[in-house]
Amino acid sequence: MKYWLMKSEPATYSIDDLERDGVTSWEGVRNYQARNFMRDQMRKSDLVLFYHSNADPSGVAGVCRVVREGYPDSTIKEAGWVMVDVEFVEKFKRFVALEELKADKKLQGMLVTKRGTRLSVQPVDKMHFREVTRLGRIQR
DNA sequence: GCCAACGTTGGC
DNA sequence: GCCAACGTTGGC
Repeated sequence: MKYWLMKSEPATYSIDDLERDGVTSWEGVRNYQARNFMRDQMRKSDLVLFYHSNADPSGVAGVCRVVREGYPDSTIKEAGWVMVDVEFVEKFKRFVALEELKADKKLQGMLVTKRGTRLSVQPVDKMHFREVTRLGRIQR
């Protein structure tokens, strides 16, 4: 069982949209490294941190789960791109901002906290995943 | 909206 | 295969 982080701009598709839809296809990935993760390593029932990028503020908004493994992205004519399906799991009680991720010593080395990491699909250590969900579940 | 960081393209 | 130019991502 692996853990992931996937980025979406909330203006385009947010955790609230996923909560409403229940399941969605994660289309539009056009980066080879991200595509390879989805195609080769992402498996059914893997858990994913839903990250809001280009947001105010950016950060992790909740969790979703892979329910369908990589298959051809039908939203583009060009062959070779894949998408996965994910289902809504939870919206955090407390949004975990990027600033908070960076400040947490337990999350040192987490890819999303590194400057210049643009990967929109990235692996997450189990311990990092646990720490982020712990933060997200703290009651306000 | 700015711009740094990064990925991709294409001329040579 | 190098690398400059260009396009995109994403924090701020």
